[in-house]
Amino acid sequence: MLSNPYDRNCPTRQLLDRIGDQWTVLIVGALSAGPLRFTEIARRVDGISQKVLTQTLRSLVRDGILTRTAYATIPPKVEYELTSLGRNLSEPLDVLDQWARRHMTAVQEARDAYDAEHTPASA
Amino acid sequence: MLSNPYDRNCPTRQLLDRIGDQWTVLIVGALSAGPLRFTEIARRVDGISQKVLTQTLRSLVRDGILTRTAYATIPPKVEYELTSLGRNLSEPLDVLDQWARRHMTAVQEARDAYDAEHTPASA
DNA sequence: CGGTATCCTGTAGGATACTG
DNA sequence: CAGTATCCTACAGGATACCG
Repeated sequence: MLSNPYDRNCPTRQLLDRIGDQWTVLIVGALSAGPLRFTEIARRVDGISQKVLTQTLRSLVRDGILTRTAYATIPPKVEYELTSLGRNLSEPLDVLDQWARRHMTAVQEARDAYDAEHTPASA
Repeated sequence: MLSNPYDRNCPTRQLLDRIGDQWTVLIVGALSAGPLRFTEIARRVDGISQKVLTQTLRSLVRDGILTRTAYATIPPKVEYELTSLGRNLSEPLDVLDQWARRHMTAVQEARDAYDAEHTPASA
């Protein structure tokens, strides 16, 4: 049972607010192998728009999940790297991953069964 | 490191799609103590609208996370209860909860520091 | 009681163009 | 390269009213 989930300030709710959006998980995953430049991340997290990547990175930096290092070269170079906080975030993410791999097929089957049941037996 | 997070069908992404929305976690949390009726859930998960509660409950039933049992009495009575799948979902949720309790203050501090740093030293 | 149906709004986020 | 600025749209989700 979760602590006090009906409290808006419940840490778990805050955490879910943070990682609930897909991009965060993907970015943290991408950086788990080591620091990357902006464009590198964009390439790996396929489908993300530049705007959203920028926003998400900034907010992750703000939250102390990763650091941003800009090199005053030409052309510019900016590297993003997980902090220790960000690195140990992969722990709960792994647990999630394991649960998902173990049970998501069951969820999928439940969906299929439900949909079959609730589809008006076409024709 | 997560399995293949850039795949839309990656089970972890699907799971996060599912639990990423706050309400799901709150509802599962509310039901973890035992079955509840619609109105009971609405009362406990404060702030949720009837529409969204209905939608979320239906989709949780579809996913095999919980069951819906309607009693043909007057007035009607409908009970929602976690399935075994739904019950063991609380495992990863607990891990999330623990991470959050351990580290969310660090996140908060990082935010405060960032905001102080990036606030244009008013006045 | 436990919904459904309808309307309405805010906003997340994509596409595009421009810049230090 | 690594952004910012602007415009635009789809849709999540609230409020309200009604129904079996």
